[in-house]
Amino acid sequence: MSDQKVVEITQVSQACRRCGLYHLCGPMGLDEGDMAKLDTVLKRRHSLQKGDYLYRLGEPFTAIYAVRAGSFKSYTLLDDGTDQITGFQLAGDLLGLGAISTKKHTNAARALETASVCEIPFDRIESLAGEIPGLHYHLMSLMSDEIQHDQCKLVLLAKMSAEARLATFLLNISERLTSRGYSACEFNLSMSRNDIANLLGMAVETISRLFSQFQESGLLLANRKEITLLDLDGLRAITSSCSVKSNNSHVS
Amino acid sequence: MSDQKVVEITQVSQACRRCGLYHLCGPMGLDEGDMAKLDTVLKRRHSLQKGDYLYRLGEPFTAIYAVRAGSFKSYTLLDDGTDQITGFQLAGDLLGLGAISTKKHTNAARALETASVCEIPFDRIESLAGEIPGLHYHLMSLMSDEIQHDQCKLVLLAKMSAEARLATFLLNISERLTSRGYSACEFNLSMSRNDIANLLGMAVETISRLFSQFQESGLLLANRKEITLLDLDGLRAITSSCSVKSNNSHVS
DNA sequence: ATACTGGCTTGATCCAGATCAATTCTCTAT
DNA sequence: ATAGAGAATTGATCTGGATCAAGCCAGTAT
Repeated sequence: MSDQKVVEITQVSQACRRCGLYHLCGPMGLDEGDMAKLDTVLKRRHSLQKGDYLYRLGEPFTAIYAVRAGSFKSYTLLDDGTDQITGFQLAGDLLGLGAISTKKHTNAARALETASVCEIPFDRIESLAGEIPGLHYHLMSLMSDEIQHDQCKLVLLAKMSAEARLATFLLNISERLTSRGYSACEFNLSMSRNDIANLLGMAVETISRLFSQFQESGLLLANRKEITLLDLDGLRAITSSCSVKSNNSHVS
Repeated sequence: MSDQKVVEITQVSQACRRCGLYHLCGPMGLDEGDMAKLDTVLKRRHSLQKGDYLYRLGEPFTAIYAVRAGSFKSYTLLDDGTDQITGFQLAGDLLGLGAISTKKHTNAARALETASVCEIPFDRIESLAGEIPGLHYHLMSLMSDEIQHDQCKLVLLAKMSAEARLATFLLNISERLTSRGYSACEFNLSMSRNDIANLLGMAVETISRLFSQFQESGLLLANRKEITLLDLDGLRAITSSCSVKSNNSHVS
């Protein structure tokens, strides 16, 4: 076995650790052989540029995707012709889980910056599951997570003030980046203020005013897309007036 | 085979048709043998009185439930001590899907009236799935539906006016009752105005005013909990100014 | 350099719906 | 029957955040 080979394995392992499908092959019971099997159905990584569609509204559902790098927005089209953003997906998040039953995508997913995804063809999951026990269970766990996250978003929209919504959103981005090994306090918001406003159910102007207000209060620095969170506890105080007991994660 | 036996089978079939787990055993590939197998893991129907908990926040997750009769509300507790209702479950709906990954219930479910459920112990699903191909797929479909429904609720809360929210809510209840063979236009709202307001993210007073307003416009009759929808198209017109293209179902 | 374009910020005004307050209706318990 | 408690309705007022409007900034094309 050459040194080169060893380096490759390490690299794969690193990449996998930040992958949303890692939970399928990593911590729970999958050995190297299983990972090799999984690798046979994972299509080659798929790269996208800013603005590219991963899938469009109404397209047939064929696969689920895990974001390896970059970020996405998913959104549906409303009767009045406007969009409604249903979530942002960062490295490690999954896309497409809502389309399993309808077999058609009920929303669109679009890259917010240069991005790459792993694609796992859904029709091969059944055969693969025969070989990898627990695969189905992991998939259901991931879907269960998605259900919970959506319910956090419901609380956010139903109960929280504009201030609390934005603070929650920023803390959530921070947490998700942290759990993937990125910096908790300095990051780039790949989405526009417009997109944030849309997700949080408010007007762009309000988002803009809140960023200014948070900056004046010394909670953060916002230079265009570059955000530096200065006072995590201060932000938490704003959200905690009205957040979910215990689990207030994943609202974006 | 006695007449009595025939009647029993017919009754079971009728009951199953309105059951949320029917989709697991009915239309897609399950024959009588499979149904018998499924029956062995379905615990005896569980009956509840108004106000009884099906499960509480934080309890260990052991099973998913299908509502056979009656209705439930599920809700989480917020930091400030108030509840946030995340949904109402009518006959045929499933409960508990959001707790698979955490293994603890992240919300509570409580009967709104006398109700009964089927309980399917989750730890037996794996073994059962070995015998019934497609069971996993059906479960994932049901979870996928749940994800979609939650996203409809997001749109409702993020984009729609108070008027449109209530109209959407009422039409949704109506549709769900219709699909289970109940009347589309006359029904009993088992939940209080307070609960409706909570789900829709608004104040009780607003709900009350809207019921009065809808009644004056001839859209419906509201006598306490008894609701008669008089003008479905009129209600649709109110929602359609701002609803999801195509699929505007399940917002409660 | 200059102009253009789209995203962002800031100010001024307005309104849908929250909040506060008082009354009425229903149901339950005595 | 009567009292008491919670749910629902209705009215009066207030306000958070939307909307309208105008300027600003950064990146791209000419």
